[in-house]
Amino acid sequence: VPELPDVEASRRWFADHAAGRRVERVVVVDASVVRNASARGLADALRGRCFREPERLGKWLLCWTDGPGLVLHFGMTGELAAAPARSRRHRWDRVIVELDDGTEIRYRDLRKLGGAWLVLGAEDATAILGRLGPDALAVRRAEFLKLLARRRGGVKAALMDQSFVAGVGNLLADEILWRARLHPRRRVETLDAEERASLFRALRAVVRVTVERDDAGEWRRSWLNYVRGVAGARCPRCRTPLERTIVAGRTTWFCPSCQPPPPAAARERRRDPSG
DNA sequence: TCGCTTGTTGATGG
DNA sequence: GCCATCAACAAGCG
Repeated sequence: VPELPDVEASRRWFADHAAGRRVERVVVVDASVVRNASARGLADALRGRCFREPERLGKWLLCWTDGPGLVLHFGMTGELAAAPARSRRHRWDRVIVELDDGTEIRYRDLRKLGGAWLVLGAEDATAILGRLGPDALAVRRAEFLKLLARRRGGVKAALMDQSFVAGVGNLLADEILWRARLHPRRRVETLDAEERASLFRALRAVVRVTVERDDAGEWRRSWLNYVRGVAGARCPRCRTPLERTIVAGRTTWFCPSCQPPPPAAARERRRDPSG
């Protein structure tokens, strides 16, 4: 469940649910998801603390308290869940935070590609989050275009690069490129001014709409991802059958009609620089 | 058994 | 140094 919109939904949910509440106890069900502290260390550090307003940067959720902070990344399968205190555990509950209102916040993650970190402050968190580009929800047009001007290489790889713009993952990238009518194998340096502007508009529109939707996880019927992966899926715009390929190492869906491929010369150059 | 999966990192090679 | 590709991490599903 973990691209920017899902993490933003988690942030809002955490803000409603946990901000202002005191931590009664912490149960680390699977210590391997706590990346920079022992189970005991995490539990001891958080017990008795009060959560403040959480913060989101890209796909990271920072749960601050009046003491240290709990940093969460959801990998590919992580999510937050609420449950009555000490109720039956879910198979994939990894860390459980019991609050003073008789509820529990649970960090649930099947594949454990994400994790939990204990941080003492913002500087501490910076080291764990690594270099992040501007948040995809907040980035301004001028800044995006400036960063794009410096960028080389595949446009899809750029969108998914967290140090370029933070928060976009594989599905959002496909949606953005489809909306901007750019083939996923286009290279940034070949995009003209209009295409760059279109890319930014698509990024902003897709991220804003997905963040504001009530039904997190649902894609609009008129969007690419609504039919992504469905057998015989057709482009919602032009009804051309969608194509599936691998770009930047990830499964990629696109419309071969709306998103015309780059010129053969560009592909050849990429494949065989010497020729 | 193989291939595939909304993420990230590090090694490798051109 | 830059960029693309791939394995690894882990666990499930068809």
